[in-house]
Amino acid sequence: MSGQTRTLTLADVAAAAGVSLSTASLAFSGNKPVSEVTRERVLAAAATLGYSGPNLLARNLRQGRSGVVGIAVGKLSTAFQDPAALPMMDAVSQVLGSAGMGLLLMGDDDGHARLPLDAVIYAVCGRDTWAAYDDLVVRDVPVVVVDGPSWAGASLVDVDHRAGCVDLGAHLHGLGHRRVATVTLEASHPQRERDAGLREVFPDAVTIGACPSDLAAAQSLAGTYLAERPDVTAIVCQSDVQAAGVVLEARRRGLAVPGDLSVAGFDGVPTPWLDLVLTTVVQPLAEKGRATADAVLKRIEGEDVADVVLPVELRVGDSTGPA
Amino acid sequence: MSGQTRTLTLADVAAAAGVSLSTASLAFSGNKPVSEVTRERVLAAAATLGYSGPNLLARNLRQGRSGVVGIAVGKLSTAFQDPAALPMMDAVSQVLGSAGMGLLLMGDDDGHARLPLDAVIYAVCGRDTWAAYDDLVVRDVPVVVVDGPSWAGASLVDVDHRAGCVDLGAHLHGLGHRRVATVTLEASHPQRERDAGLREVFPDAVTIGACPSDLAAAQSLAGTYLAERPDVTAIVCQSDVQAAGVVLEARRRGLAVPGDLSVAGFDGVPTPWLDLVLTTVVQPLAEKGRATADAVLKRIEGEDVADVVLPVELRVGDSTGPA
DNA sequence: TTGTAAGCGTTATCAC
DNA sequence: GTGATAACGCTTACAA
Repeated sequence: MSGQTRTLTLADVAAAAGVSLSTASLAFSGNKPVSEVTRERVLAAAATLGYSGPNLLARNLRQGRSGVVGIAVGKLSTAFQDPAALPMMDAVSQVLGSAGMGLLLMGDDDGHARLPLDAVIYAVCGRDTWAAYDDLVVRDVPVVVVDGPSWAGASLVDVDHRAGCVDLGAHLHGLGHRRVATVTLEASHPQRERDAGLREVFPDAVTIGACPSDLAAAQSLAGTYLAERPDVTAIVCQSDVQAAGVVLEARRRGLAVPGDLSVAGFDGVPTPWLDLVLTTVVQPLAEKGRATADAVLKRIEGEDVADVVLPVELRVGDSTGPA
Repeated sequence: MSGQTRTLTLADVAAAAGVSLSTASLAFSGNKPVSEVTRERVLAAAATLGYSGPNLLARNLRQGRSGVVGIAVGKLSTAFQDPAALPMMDAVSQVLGSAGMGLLLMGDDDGHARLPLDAVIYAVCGRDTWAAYDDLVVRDVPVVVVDGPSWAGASLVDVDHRAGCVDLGAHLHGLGHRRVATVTLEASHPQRERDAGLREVFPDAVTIGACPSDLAAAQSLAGTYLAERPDVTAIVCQSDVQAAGVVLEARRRGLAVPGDLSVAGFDGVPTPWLDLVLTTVVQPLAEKGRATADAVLKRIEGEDVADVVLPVELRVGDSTGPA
């Protein structure tokens, strides 16, 4: 054919339809009433020319938003391995999606920060990931932090880790347990809060060690500990996956759960490795995600958002019993 | 103070620094040489005014790109539960990130399509998710499909599912297995290819059923089947997670693996549920991700990209033995 | 090395 | 309900 086809613009469509640029714009956006007949004329013209709708980059500039929300998750393969992360992210994505916005994954590596984000969520990510935070503040990008800690200028969505662990501790104490050990997550806000909660009931709880929410890691940690035949009657873990690992390891060593050893977790996620119901603290994961997305949307609109701390619920299962 | 602070623009900075707009732009982008002294002057002026760098939305419009690549993954919580998905996504994100681009999650729900994406990756997602495809073609958005099937106008990154399963089948045949059954994934390109590969060696393989790559699902499927005390000597699964489920279920029913029953998988991912090394077909997951990202970047540059089919490798573990 | 000027393709404000 | 016009804030030929 003949030469380069210049990109089609709304002006071309307007011309072809014999209407003004602004009318054509309205025909597409519907932001103001347009007579049915002219609107059809515009759409017809667009179809004829092969115009695929208003340029989104131009619209973004004009409206001052990108429609994209970043979510800092540290290393992807780590973050998503945590079964507690998924239902939350799912809810976030869903709520954002129905507002026409998208969720962009920010690794801990690099330059995602050079993208025009309307807001950023900090979730399931370690301390190091916070480096870019100051930059965001400078650029006035709203920030929502999930699972704390509270951060100047950022909105917070959290669950009541501490109360949950207090309840769990009380449950064990009620069953007669007195010598308790704990497996913790790596240093973080949830880790500190959960530990503090447990220690309100068992100040002298023995810390077995810290590890990620990973089955194998928890198993090996528990293995070394149980090998010494300690006299604890219960082990409290800071995640269900850890708890599953401890249960498996205890059984491997001939300990009955909960007969010889009670084991408890945190999160309330499925544990397909086990044939029993774990005693745990159930987080409202989907609600956490929705609350996060709501906070993001409000902050983008410039509204103030109060911090949110969602309640958790103790679920008594089959993994804990009398001391 | 006095009234509304109009947003700071590069023009303000240029004025304050006593240079032209274009010089100020270059001082920030470095796209052309600027004398050290003027560049410092510009940056100083920016710092004084509290200017946080060029508006990214404006830059996007000007350059005709958003810096964002969408990845269609169906339902998040399903997609990321598959351990094979993570290392791949990780690699994609990393490569894109180092090119200054970000990865946006597209759920199967909705309107993420109204975001200005520079390209879209279709991965780990079922058939239904392809609905938006035509729209992308119309808008000339490059598309890269991972794990097939090949699609008109889209680039393809795949692994040689079929050859891998032929090798696996040969391995079992060599061990003397003749009566073989298989657990498949739900209908998809990988599912069909893997099945076809197996049937090149065992045309009469019994299909136990299809299920997601989920431990519990595979366990229950295997349970029903094994209850009938079939005379098969080996079960080939289309994923390692399924294979793990089958192993656990077989043992639960008193069958020794590989003594009474050989079990094989596909993927080459960790199976923390098992204390044996699974015989499986190992995919180069990270490389798959890198190839995908490379294809995306090239397509965005307008280059043509040849389809890629990566080789896989049979790993003989402890889950298969003589018939 | 620096300055001038022309867009990038919309949407929003205002008058008609 | 429709039309003119002014931003939105930047990058990049091209000229000096």
